[in-house]
Formats: sequence, structure tokens, C-alpha cells
Amino acid sequence: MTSPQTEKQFLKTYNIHDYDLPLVSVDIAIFSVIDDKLNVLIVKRAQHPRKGKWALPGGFINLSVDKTIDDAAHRKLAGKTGVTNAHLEQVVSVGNSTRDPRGWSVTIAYMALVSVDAVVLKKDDSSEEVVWTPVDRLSKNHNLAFDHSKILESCHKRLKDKVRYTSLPVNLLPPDFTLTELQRIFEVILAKSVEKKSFRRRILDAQILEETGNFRGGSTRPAKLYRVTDNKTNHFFTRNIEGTR
Amino acid sequence: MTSPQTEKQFLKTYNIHDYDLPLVSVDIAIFSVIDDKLNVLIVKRAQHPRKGKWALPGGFINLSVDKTIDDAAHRKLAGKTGVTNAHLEQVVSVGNSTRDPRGWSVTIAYMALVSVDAVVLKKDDSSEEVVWTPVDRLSKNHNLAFDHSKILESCHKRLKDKVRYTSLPVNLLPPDFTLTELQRIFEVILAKSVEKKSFRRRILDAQILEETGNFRGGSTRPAKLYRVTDNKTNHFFTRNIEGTR
DNA sequence: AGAATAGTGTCTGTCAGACATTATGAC
DNA sequence: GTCATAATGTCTGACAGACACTATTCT
Repeated sequence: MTSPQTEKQFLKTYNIHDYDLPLVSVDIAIFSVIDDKLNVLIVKRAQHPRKGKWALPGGFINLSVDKTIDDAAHRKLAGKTGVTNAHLEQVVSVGNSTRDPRGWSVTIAYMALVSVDAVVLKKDDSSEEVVWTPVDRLSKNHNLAFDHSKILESCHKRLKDKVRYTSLPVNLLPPDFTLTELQRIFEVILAKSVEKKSFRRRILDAQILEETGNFRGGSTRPAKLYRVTDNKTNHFFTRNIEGTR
Repeated sequence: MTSPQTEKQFLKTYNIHDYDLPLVSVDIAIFSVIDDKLNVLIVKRAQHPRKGKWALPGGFINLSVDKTIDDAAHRKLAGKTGVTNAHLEQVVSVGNSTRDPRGWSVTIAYMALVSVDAVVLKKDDSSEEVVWTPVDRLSKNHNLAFDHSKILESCHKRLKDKVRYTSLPVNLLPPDFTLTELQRIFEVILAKSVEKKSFRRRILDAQILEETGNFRGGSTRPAKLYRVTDNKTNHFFTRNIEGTR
């Protein structure tokens, strides 16, 4: 048949299964700071392939459940942590013929920033264990299944880049926090110490925080508690923070 | 059968076609500056769906030809422009159930920066026309097929962001260029004028250019020609350029 | 009072913006 | 010489780093 076809006719005869398609999954590096260390959530795979190996949480897009790839990422995040409103950001997509033994595969990698005490770890039938692990024990070595060490590295790099010119790390803290706690988060990600006065000036001048009116008391001078002003969770500075040493 | 399975056995019985998979494509916003305007390459679709409509160049990953998604993007770029070594950068992936009438579909969007005189426009059986169009005539309106206006907007935003803190726009020029020409490129993307002295100081201090020794002569004082020092095509500045007005 | 942490005052250095000035070509 | 564009000199302002200082709590 060579007569022109309408789009409707075209779609009627079009069959997805006539073509070879890659597998498509979503993987997430879920970051939190625990005991002054950047941690990432990893799961022990309960299913083939790479059964028994550690990997980033993730899995295939479920075409009947997920309306969008962001939905899929949120579903995976909530499935492992119970967290539904974390900062979730697409980082990179990786696709090639060799990364998954099941065939040509594409994964869309996300990073999530959560406060550790907002998380309730949950296993499911895809993962027999779910644990926080310090990133510095994983990044470089090839400890994770598939290419997840590489993917983690990309996400870690994105986070390290953004800490220098955004206020994004506020998402790693609970709603109320002190400036010292916030500074500590920045120092942990930067892996450098930060000068106190410059840090406070930078954050306070950006007008992204407001005082809660409460204080965190220790055995020393109590510190003012702050919270993020509505929708100011990702301020971009015009100059990088570099830190000292 | 409930006895434990090896990975090999698992893979033997695993069949991709047992699962519903999204369509996966690559789309590219190929940018160049022509007549002091930021242009993007668009194609008139020769095939259904959206036949006859304008769209970004792109198409499905070919599992037997492309080893990686970057390969696929390079293939599409070369197919329309003949350019094989341009700056090509992954921007964002978009996937949902509604963007393509053929079904649940994911596209990995790239942007490419090319010098217009390195390009030889080529049609093929997927596109009956291939043309440069000023971005400001497309961005906001919904002129492009599928969600390509949105995707173009994401790529345009990435470019506008990067012009403020990187030297990336050098990729929009031919190998040899004057500082005034480079400044013009920055101004076009920023949509702002840039102060000459600051611009030169910024670029020259970054040590990303070297003098060719030649000059571009007009009817006025000839300008020094520069080229990019090897592998210095994407310098990151610690402070943003903002421009005036 | 002393220890410890919170928070400020203020100087310096770097780099972008502003704008005046000089340099070099064609005519 | 004039005109046009290339290139520089130099002042200002914004903001990060350094570091000494003060403030507030507990014991």
C-alpha cells in the first residue's frame, strides 16, 4: 500500500513489539548525613541478576503504575524509606548494551536528599537488606552491582558541585536546625572546614532561613533554631564557597 | 520449581518480551549562533506520528547499531550535520505515558554546540526539511511536535546557566576567533551586553585561550586571533558573569 | 571563675562592573 | 588629521576568607 496514510491509520498498525527495545529502570542514590559522614542507602539484591550483591535502590519502570519517570523514582524512594517529599533530582541517564546481563538497558539515575530521622527503612521482596553506608567506603571501589559504583560517583559529584553554589544541603537536615549543624553538613560534603563567619553571612544574607524563635540548649550557650523559608530550599549563590584547608 | 536458581539459569529463562517496555529515543537541541542570534536545528518530520510537523532531530535507539546512548546521540547529530566532534552534553530525560501516541516513551535529551560553518545540513528519510531557526521564535510557543518545545526550553536553560559560569560557548565558534567575537556569543546567549574589560580579564586570566599569532583585519585596528588551549574547552569560573542591563 | 559553644566586628583579597583612555588600522 | 574598532588603566563594589573578639550557658 503506497497511498498516504493518516496518523490514525499509522497508529492502528503500529506495534511496539515489532522493535527491539531497551530495558528501562530508575536508580536512586539516597543521601543523608549520619554521624558527620555522608551516607548512601544500599540494598542487598534478593533477586537475580546479581542476587546477593549490594546495589542502589531502583528497578524497572512499571508502565501501568508510573505515569512518569519521576513517579517511578518517587515510588522507589518511598518504597525503601517511607519518605514522600524529599528533594529528588535527576542526575544522569546511562544506557548501553553491557551494563545489564538481561540486555540493552537504560537507567535514569536520581539523587535524593533526606534527613535520616525522617526515614523508616523497609525491605521488600526485591531486597533482603537495606542499610546506610558511608559513601567514602564505596565510591571508588567496585563494590556495587552493575555499574552502580559509577552511578553513585556521578550523584556524589553532583552533590559536591552543588554544595559549593547552592543551599541544597538544607534538605539533609530535619525541619529545625542550628547554623552550626547546617555548617557541619556543608563541611561533611565539601570534606573541608568552613569559616564560621563567612558561612553565616552567606546563608543569612541569602534570606533563605527564618528563626523559629526556639533554641537548642546544651551545656553551653543555646543556639538559635532556624527553618527554611517556604520554597527557598534551593538558593543559587553567585559565588562559590570553597572552604579552608 | 522452588529450588534456588543460579544467575545463569535465571538469564536463560528471562525473556524481555514478557514485560511491557517504554519506547526509548534520543533528541538533540543542536545550537549555533547565526547573525547574532541563537539558533537551533529543527527538522520537518517525514514519518508518522506528527508527520509534517517540526521537531528536534532525534529518534529511537538502534540496539544493533548503538553501543551506548551517547553513541545514539552522536549518530543523530552526525546524521543531520555531518559534525562528529562537537560538544555534546546530556541535559535531561523525560518519560511518561502521554508524550508519544505510540505508547509510554522515554527520551534522553542532549544539547550540542556547533560552529555553523562546520555544519552541512542533511535530510534523510525521517526528515523532509532541516533548517536553522532562531530559538526566540520557538521557545515559549508550542510550535514543535511532541513535548519538544519543553525539551528545547530545558536545553536552552542549561545553556543560559552555563554561559554564566563556564567557558562552554567557545564551542559555538570556529577554531580561530577574536575576543570580540567570543564576547558577542556570550552576549547573545545572556541576552545582555557584557562589559568589555571584565570579559577579557575573565577569559584571559582563566588561561583557556592561546594566541594564534594571526590577526583578523577589517578596515580598523586588526584583532588578535585566539584558539582554545587543548582540552580547556569547559573551564568553570568561581564567580558568575552577570552582564549589564 | 573556667570551659565550651554561639555569635559578631572588621580587615584583607579576589574578581566583576564601570568607564575613561590609549593604540592601531583604513581613508 | 578623522573614524572605527582593539586593547588597556584604574577605580569601585560585592562578597568570601581570616581571625580576634564578645556573649551566654553550665559546672
